[in-house]
Amino acid sequence: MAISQDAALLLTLSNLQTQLFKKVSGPLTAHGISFTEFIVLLHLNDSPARNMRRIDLAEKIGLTASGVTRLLNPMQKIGLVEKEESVRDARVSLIAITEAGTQLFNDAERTFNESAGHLLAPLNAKHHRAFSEIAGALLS
Amino acid sequence: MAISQDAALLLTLSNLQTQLFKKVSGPLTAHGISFTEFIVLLHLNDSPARNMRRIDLAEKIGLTASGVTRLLNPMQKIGLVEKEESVRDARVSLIAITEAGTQLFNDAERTFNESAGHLLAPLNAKHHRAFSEIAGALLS
DNA sequence: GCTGAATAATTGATCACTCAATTATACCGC
DNA sequence: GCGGTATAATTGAGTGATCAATTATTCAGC
Repeated sequence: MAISQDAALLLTLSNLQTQLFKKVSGPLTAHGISFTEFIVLLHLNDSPARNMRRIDLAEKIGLTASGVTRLLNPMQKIGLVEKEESVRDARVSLIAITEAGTQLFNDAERTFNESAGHLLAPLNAKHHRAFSEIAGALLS
Repeated sequence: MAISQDAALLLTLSNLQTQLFKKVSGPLTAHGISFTEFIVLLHLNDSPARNMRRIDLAEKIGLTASGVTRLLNPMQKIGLVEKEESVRDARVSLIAITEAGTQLFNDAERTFNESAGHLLAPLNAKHHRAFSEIAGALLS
């Protein structure tokens, strides 16, 4: 018996993500944030209200609610995000991106786009289409 | 400014890996091992000598040497792997898969192949080819 | 064959995250 | 409007990894 073709694909995927993740995290630390923190800012920045419920953030970035609490604490301390109360639901504490957070995100985004472009230079348009088709099929 | 197409691909990849990793880890815990431990057994089992240097293992699975030491400790205790000394180089401590480790791996491999097959059922042969082309281009 | 640089492994301290339990609030059926 | 259940967030304890420092050994140049 041996590893199946499907299994091999999963292993390759895991490898791929590990390698690329490391290469993309490095440049971000120049801005003082981790990849995960970058993703948080990205989602908050994309949100129409520029704020989100912690639990929705958790869902989006693939962490637990607990993980989100712990991730946001230092980000609040350095002023990238701030707590807001929900008028509708007192259980909820919204988290909003600040002006400082927005500026840092814009800088970091530039860096991220650059390193992504560099890392993915070997791929052509066909690869891009194929990948998004694969991701679409699997993430549904 | 916004996220580039390349950047978006990286974010999708990260998402994909997070989701799939979780789904594939669950079934493995029935065998009492984590995904990472499974990978260790896989590499040891594939090795011609059925043993490896810790540092090579680290390289293969994308951990630091330190991480490997800490990962292998419990695996040694429950007898899945065992330490061997290198005749040639007294600095290295080889790690070998045991009979018990081999048996557990064979069982776990079956489980892993099954869940991989299930998870990747939406993909066709063309997707498989495209993915391995992409991975090949990026991991070189 | 000695000295200094490189390599292999481990250890202490720390970080990022999880899970289980807890607290607070909201919602639903009666 | 009350009681029970579901949901949002936080906290304590534990896990899996990192980094920097340390120890032991090997190798390369002289």
